Amino acid sequence: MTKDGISRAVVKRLPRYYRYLGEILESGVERISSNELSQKMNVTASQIRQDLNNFGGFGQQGYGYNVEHLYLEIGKILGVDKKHNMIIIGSGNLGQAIANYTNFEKRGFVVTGLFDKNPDLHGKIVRGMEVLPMERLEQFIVEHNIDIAALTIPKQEAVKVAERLVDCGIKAIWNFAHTDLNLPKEIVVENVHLSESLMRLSYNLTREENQIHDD
Amino acid sequence: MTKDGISRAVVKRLPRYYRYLGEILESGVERISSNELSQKMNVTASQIRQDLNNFGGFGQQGYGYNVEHLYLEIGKILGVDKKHNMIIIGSGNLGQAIANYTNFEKRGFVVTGLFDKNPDLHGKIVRGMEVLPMERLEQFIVEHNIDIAALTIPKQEAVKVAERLVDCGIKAIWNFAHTDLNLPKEIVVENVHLSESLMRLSYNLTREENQIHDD
DNA sequence: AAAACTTTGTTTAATTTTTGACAAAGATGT
DNA sequence: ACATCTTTGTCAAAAATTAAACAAAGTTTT
Repeated sequence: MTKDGISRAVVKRLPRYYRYLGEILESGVERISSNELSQKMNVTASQIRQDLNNFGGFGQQGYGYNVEHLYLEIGKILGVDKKHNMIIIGSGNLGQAIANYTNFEKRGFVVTGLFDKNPDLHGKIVRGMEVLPMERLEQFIVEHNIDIAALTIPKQEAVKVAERLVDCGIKAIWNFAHTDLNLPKEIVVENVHLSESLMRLSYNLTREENQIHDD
Repeated sequence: MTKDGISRAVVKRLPRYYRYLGEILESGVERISSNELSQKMNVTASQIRQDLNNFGGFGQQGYGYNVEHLYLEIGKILGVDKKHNMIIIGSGNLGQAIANYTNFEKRGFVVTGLFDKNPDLHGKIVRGMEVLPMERLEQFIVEHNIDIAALTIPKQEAVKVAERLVDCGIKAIWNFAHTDLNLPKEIVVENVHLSESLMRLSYNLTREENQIHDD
């Protein structure tokens, strides 16, 4: 359960609904039933209806869901209708990849600053922004009203930097470091542990390789 | 359930056990009880014992688990004791970030080739490897015995490239494109959907912002 | 305007996952 | 060597998640 009483499993699925609805909307489809959507998405229609009903009745009997309306509503639920300022700490390849990914900005995530501890990178321009030294961190966060920090630095540094971030009032951390951050519970932490993802792939690959296919 | 009868929830947790055990091993600790580990990892001891027992009894009553032994065993289960050749398709910042991440190699994932459709990148050296044109893809996979392809390209291209990969016998795809790949079920697909991750962060941030804290 | 059809929202049932409990096994201390 | 303590592996209970079923509401067709 999240703190608002919605199960984590549901929240995990919401962005995927949003993605599919966005594509369906773009393709010009006006309405869709839970059954049609379920076939496209490879989930049960029951699950879709139940997931959506956690947030209100967006559909209509005999009609289904209006694609645009549902898309916008899920957007509101996800909070992508509001603007959030984000900084990136660690301006290596991964940090730059995130900075350059324009789609995030469409969803209201505006990369406002880039930081790195390596002096060689200071002053380098990435997507029109200068990479700043770590000393400027605290001031920048306060002055530019930063909500989110993406941490694309090694784990040892990530733990220390996270504490600095919390101290100057960051609200959320998007953590790419290969470690867990133990922070006060009011800080939102979303982890992207690439090495764990790759190991899950490896697990499935290993099972696949050792298996006698009966299909 | 995965196809070997182990629940997905368990498989999802295994890499995290592996990470903690690796750190504990490095710190010089020889043995650990499920209870100690549960406190470090913030999970229940019961869950740890039950998860591990899916794969065999690695512990001993009254003693606990030998850290090194358990670490190695989980490594075997995850398949990180074997070598897998990997290529990266899409040599932008994200692709280069993955290519440069040396820790993957420690786990047996060897980046063997880099590809990009952009001619400006061809011949560029990334971690000692030349970025190759997409025309060389099929031949390279066969000649270098490639198991895994990381797809760090836009979604439209990812769908097409994935089909080419399947046709020349790739076993697993690490998919960073913001789309689902519908491939034969014997192909292992592990998705890293960064935009979905960011939206989950946004969801929690939005809830946090609107909440009256009672703590 | 009525009949037939569609589809939601919701309830109930089934399944899966997680937690708690404890006997059996072995370690530790005297 | 014996008693006590620790801790696993496993079984049973509780909780959470998913799927199925269906009445009610609304749409479409005739």
